[in-house]
Amino acid sequence: MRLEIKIDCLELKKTLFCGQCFRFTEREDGIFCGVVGKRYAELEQLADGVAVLNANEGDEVFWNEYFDSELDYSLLFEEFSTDETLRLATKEKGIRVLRQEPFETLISFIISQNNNIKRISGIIGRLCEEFGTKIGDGVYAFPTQEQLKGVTEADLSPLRAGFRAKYIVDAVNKVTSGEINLEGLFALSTPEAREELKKIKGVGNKVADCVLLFAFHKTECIPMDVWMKRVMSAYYPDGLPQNLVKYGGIAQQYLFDFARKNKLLV
DNA sequence: AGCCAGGACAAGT
DNA sequence: ACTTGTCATGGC
Repeated sequence: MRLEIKIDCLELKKTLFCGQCFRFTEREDGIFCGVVGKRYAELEQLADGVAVLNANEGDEVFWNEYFDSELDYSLLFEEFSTDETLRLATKEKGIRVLRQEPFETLISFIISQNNNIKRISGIIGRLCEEFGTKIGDGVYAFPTQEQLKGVTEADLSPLRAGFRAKYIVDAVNKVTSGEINLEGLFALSTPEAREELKKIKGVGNKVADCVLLFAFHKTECIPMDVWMKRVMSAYYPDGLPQNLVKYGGIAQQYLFDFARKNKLLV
């Protein structure tokens, strides 16, 4: 069935391809196709929201949560516009920070390190085909912790993930053994949750902050990747203005996008 | 062809 | 505490 959801400030092309998720493609007819959790979804851009073309009964709650539709972005942009750089960076709106599943987000951003978005998507796609549940014609869900339990580096070789394979193994070991309880991180403070994540080999500040922002919605986390470091040194040598810190992670999405599109150097 | 990619880690100052 | 070389692979 077709399900229409009203959401402000949502442009699928920007939100799905800004580098926070890796499982969507845009079909030739402009429909965005991808996998979220156990669902294969076909999404259509509407003027004031999104239409889920193949929704099931009762999916509205799920999609509203995924798109974090309760967060009012107009208030954020008001705050952002007090800063000249952010005012420019948010001139074109449409990026929303999604609420993604923690395990998938953790593995995805371990794979993301020193990598490019195209290849990240490829590796994740092969991970899903190899270990995930088939949910449609050539469509595979992201593997669950249980499905990856006990994997070795050799098992992961078809992914061609390079040096990241051993990091994936360590992450799977730590979450399936219970050494790290991902769901439990919701109850922790941001610094505590970050330290938990960093116990995993291959998880440093940047990857941890991506997981905290994209899965645990810790909006004050600002992932410091190469692009964001360029933005900071060029525009915020003394750090972000204090009034922008609380939603700094969302501001970061726009600054990241801004920096890449303008090929910001230095 | 060669540089770089949504970095982390270990070894060296 | 900072700096640097290294780590696989492939996109551009």
